[in-house]
Amino acid sequence: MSTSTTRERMIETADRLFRRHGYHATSWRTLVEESGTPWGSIQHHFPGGKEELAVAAIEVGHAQALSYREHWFERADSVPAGIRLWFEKVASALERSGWELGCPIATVALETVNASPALAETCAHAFDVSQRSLAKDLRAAGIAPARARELAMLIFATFEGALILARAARSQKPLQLAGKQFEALLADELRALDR
Amino acid sequence: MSTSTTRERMIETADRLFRRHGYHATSWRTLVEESGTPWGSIQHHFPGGKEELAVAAIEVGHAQALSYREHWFERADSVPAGIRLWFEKVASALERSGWELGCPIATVALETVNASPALAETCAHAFDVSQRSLAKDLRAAGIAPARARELAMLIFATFEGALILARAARSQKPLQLAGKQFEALLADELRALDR
Amino acid sequence: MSTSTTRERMIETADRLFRRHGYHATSWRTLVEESGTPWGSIQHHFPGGKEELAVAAIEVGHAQALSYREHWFERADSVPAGIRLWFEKVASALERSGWELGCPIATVALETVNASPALAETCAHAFDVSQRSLAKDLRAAGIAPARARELAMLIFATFEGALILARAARSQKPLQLAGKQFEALLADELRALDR
Amino acid sequence: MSTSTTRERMIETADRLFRRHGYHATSWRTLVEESGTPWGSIQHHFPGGKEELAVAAIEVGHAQALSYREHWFERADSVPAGIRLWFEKVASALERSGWELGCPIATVALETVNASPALAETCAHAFDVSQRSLAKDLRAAGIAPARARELAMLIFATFEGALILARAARSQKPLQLAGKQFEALLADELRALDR
DNA sequence: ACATACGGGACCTCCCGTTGCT
DNA sequence: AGCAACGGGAGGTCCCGTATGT
Repeated sequence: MSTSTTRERMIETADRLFRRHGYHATSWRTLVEESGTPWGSIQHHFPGGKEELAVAAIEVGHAQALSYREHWFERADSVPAGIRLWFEKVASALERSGWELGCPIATVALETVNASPALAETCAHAFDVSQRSLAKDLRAAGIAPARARELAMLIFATFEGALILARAARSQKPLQLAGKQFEALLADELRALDR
Repeated sequence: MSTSTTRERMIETADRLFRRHGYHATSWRTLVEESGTPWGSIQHHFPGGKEELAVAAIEVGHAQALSYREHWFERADSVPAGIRLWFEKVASALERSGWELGCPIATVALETVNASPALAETCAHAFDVSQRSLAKDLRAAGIAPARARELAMLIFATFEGALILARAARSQKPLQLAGKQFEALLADELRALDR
Repeated sequence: MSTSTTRERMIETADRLFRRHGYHATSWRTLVEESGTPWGSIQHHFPGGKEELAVAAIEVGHAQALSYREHWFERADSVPAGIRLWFEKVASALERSGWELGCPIATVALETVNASPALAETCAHAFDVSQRSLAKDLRAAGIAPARARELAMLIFATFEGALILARAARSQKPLQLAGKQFEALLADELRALDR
Repeated sequence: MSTSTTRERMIETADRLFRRHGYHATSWRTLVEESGTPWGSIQHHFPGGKEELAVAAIEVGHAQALSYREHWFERADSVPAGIRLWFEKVASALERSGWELGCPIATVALETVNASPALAETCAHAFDVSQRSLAKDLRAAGIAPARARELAMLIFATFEGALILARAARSQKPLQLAGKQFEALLADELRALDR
């Protein structure tokens, strides 16, 4: 148990640090200091080095982000309302974190896409799973499969971009605005289907 | 002239390297090797260090990206068509660069937003200027000012997000799809205005 | 043992180099080359950087200098003779070292007293301990405590100054002369006490 | 005129910076910033580089220190009183400078005696001139020439050492004490001559 | 007499990965 | 599982001297 706790604490801390400062600005030294885990466990748990840590951190962070979205979708009356709720909750959580905890994937993806095939693949897969998951919920609301995948990609892209703009501007507005726009757009599409 | 060339070559090379590998993975060593500029000129042209270089690189890269968009808008028959053309040209240029030359701002912004106030401010300003420029073109097409600013933010956010997804997936699709969607959405809005 | 040897070798070499060239002219590069210790151990043994190394080097060098003086005091027939013997042995050792190995404290003290509080404090403490130690021996010879502290300060100051003059002039004379003068002065004071 | 002013300002600033931080910690950059002199004049006035600047700075600083001592000797009723006045004035001036402006020679001498023959020679000469000047005043008070040279060396050595201890301890005491001791010692010698 | 730029090298710090020893 | 130490290399910064134009 104590071994898995060390590993988990390392991964969770890594996820947080990667979101805040990115991959290259996060050193093992910072990680062990922040997490309070022992130096000696690094190689034991991550023989593949920092790259292996990042792969694990992205998978964990991605899984959390995914269930975070599903959580708010479940609490909304409809899928359009779920979209807006999701964007708004992310916006307020971002501000609460001091505009520090952005997407667990995007920063690392941009930093390593041309340098680490393993990380690039992990990020690409995480992005894909996110879109598939969103598409599934859209289909459940009645959107045709092909259209659902398109919309999922569009919404997810906007989500990522709005997250960047929000952090840069230190403002919830990009995320809030995007949430509202897609709520409206989706409601329109669903109304058109009903007729 | 040769004096200004050194500084300019450093900035242009920095812009390229920052897009490819980000801020922290770009070293002065790499920069002087790639640009063929002398080590000794670093402190002379950028006494503020790497941070000052990055500020300059982002401003230059941003200006280029901005005029790039305007270039394709001018060559399109309408603003909706301009949006699509812009997204498509960026998509094909991205693939041509081996999926390496992404946004000149986004990567550095994500890496430094919580570490360098100067860079964060530079990125925030660049994002803001980009949106204002886009909003201006939307207003020229007949969109109401307030709505133009909303749309500009939405489109620009989607642009940034689609750029990330495209690089991660090594696919033009996110950008192409976003271009088409916003072309349609904008055409709809303009049609509604005519009535 | 081999672990402690690396640290110790670094400190001893640093002491030697600081005496010879001072703090700022002694680089880590020179130190690892001279001591044959690994680069990588620098941060491990001295996470506080060069400043921490210097603190350790001064403490070690100071302790050696202190026991060196006590050594010659023990071998002399009287405290006045001890003073002279000490000054003379230091003078000849200095010449033997090619006028290179001066005081382990003075040079670093002068270089860093206005820049590094930690080093300044270390040097001040070392000077103070030296004077207390000398005062103790003077009291043991019969000098009154208050006078012993005065004389210790005076003798130690002259010792430091003579060391500088000796190195600058490449001559033992300042140290030899000072030794003789204080032998006489001290003998006079002790004679006065006997009456 | 303006050319000689630039040179002089550089030398005076260098003297101050060398006293404060030593030779190696004083860079050209710091010097031009502190002195407000033009970068371009460096090579014109000091083609021999930093070493030439230091030689000039030591000569100037030394000359000032020498006339400073003579100044206070002239204002004292006797040579013994002059000694004490000199030490006391130096002590108070040192404290007033924030314990920063020590001897214009000692720090540079210790740093460069084994590295720069030109500077070592300059320092040695300055020390020698100081002692000769002091010896001359002692002879004028009636001390025999040979004894005057001995005393001058002793007093000057103590002066230098006390200056170091005073800066390290941030206390006027070492200088004040040394002044009083030599006042008494000298008065004794002069009394013995009268008999 | 001064300014701007070049030019290479060295500075200290810190990094990440590995190796034996508990 | 964990620890202390090794090991080399690269990080960004800054230095000093020189060269070319005013």
